[in-house]
Amino acid sequence: MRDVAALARVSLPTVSRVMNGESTVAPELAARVRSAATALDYRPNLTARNLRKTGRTRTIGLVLENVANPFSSALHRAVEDVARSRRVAVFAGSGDENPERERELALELVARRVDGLIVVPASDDHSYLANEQRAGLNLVFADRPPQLLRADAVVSDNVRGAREAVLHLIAAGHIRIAFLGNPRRIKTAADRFAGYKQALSESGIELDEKLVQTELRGTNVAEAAEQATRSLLSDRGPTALFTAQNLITIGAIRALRDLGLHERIALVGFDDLPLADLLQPGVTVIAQDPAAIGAKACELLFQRTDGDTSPPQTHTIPTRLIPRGSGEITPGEPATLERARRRARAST
Amino acid sequence: MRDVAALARVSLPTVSRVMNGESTVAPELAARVRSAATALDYRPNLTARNLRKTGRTRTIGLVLENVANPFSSALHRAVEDVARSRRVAVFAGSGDENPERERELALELVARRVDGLIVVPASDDHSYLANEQRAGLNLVFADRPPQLLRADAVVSDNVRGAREAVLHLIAAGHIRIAFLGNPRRIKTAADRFAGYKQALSESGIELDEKLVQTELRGTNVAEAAEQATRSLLSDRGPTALFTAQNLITIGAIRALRDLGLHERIALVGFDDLPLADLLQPGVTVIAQDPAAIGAKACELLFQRTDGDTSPPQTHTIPTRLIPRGSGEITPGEPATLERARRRARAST
DNA sequence: CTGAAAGCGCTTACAG
DNA sequence: CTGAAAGCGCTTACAG
Repeated sequence: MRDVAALARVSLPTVSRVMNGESTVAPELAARVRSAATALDYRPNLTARNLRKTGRTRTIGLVLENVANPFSSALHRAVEDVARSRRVAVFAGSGDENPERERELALELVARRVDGLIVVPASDDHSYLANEQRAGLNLVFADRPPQLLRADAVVSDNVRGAREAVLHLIAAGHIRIAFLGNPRRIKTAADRFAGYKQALSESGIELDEKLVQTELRGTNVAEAAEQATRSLLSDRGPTALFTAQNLITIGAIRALRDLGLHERIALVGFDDLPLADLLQPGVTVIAQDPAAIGAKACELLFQRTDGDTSPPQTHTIPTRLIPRGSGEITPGEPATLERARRRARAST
Repeated sequence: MRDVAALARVSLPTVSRVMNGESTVAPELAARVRSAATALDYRPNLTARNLRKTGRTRTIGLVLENVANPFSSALHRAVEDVARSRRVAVFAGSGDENPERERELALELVARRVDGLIVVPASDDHSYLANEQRAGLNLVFADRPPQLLRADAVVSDNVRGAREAVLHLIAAGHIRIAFLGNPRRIKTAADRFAGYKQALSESGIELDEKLVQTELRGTNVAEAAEQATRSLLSDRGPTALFTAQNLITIGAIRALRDLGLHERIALVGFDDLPLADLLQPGVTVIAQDPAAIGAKACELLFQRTDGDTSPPQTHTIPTRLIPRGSGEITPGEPATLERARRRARAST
């Protein structure tokens, strides 16, 4: 910039004004500055600019579960689009469902002075952000609400979505409906289980704890789900499955396939899968709307950076039932089912 | 930081030294600084630090096709992991196969003074980065090589992968093998077509231009591929398809499904698909390794930021054939196929 | 409308 | 080992 000023024979502030498109510069000078900038191939250093200007960096941080997973990346894309419309760049990182890593990532982004932070939480204690929040950090939680901290949040309607899934299975004639989900200490998992219970009780069906598996976790949730599905099918006789998370759905499908039960046992999964419509049968799901969650979260964030100081709010994004075949299977004839189960038992 | 210095009754440089873990500070002073920092809940401003320190920002930029697509996001994740090990943060953005947008994104990241840039190019003219490169910008291209510019690149072995796909189909007995791909002006598309031709000629099969469709493009490539597949099948009688890109593979599968030909017409796709193993038949693919591409690209980038000034190099990452069923279908009995084709023609 | 001076929050020689 | 001074590349009052 100094070189540009020298070449255009003007002062630094004048160059600055031209670069920022301020109209209070004589056209002649502005032209001189512009041609000098072009000649020198000058590009302003946004980093330096932001140091002085309003203290804003025009960057936001995004802590995802994993940039490579479809739900996260759809959310990421929506955030990118909203941010780009404001010329704000986004740092994204993967917390890997690891509370410690979530914390490191979030604090690293804070140290880089992002104007705001969107976090898809892994941890169940966000009080480590209380100081930053007090110091003015704008903070929005997505997919799951914050815990031990008050802040804006955008979440799916987990209870209602799960309820709808189970009611859909009940409407197809199922009574013995298994639940496969993540540990209940995770808020979304707990909500989905609540929806399951609600649908059963509304329909006068008693909850059978033997049909419930809520402790699926670990580095390979899909595999845990596959095992759990095999074991449920071999001795507890559900005619339908409600799988409360996408990797769990995948594990369950694998198990059903291996057992040859995929056209006999009904399945509704929470969260959509890529290519779900091309499987046989197509996988009926309760689709979340990660793009809507991301867009809304980012809009809320910008409202805050724009100065909105109203109390924190939680937005709920509706889910949508997409029937594709697997959820419309009716309870099979007992004889055939019985045969299939014997096979299942043999191969466990 | 000033407050910390005041509270600890030391000078600014001393605080700076402690924050940077320099060992040349008396333990007593260091302790005082640390407790002052804790008391004031001080977090260093990385932005300011980077302005002075070596001119580095400890950030890199990543221009992807679309953060939400599986290939891009797997590559992104690998880059993140390599960058994180160096405490470098990454800005990622989506170029959407749009040359203008690629350019805007890349230049925006340059203005933010990233230490390096990894770009998955959409455009076929990267000369707009020549000035930056001359000014010291570290630049690595991934998935596709740069054009009109010399720089490091990491790409899949497209020719060899395509050749392997087609040889695999030939080995299963196919002679009439259709090619469906993106426009040849895209380097990777051209390479895959070259591999197709090479396999045919090696096997003494003459290229039939009527079986070749290389102009699949637009906002909905999958749909274009679906149409193209229908039309190829209805009147040009291939017994196998080689689909040279993932969305094209998806379109082709949809068409085969609709026509009831999915178990009769063989298919090998370039690039893997999520859940490809759960489809019926499983989809045989030439898998790329986006994680390896991303990791290698990021390592090359850091070699450059570390001062390596050797001539630009191009790294080639091998592909891998994954047989899952669709590519192992042998040419069906003519009679049945003939019937199926009549159906196809009727429904087009 | 334009420029000389001060400052954003740090780090980097340079004395001591 | 520690601190006073200068500076990174900009922007922001403040004069004129």
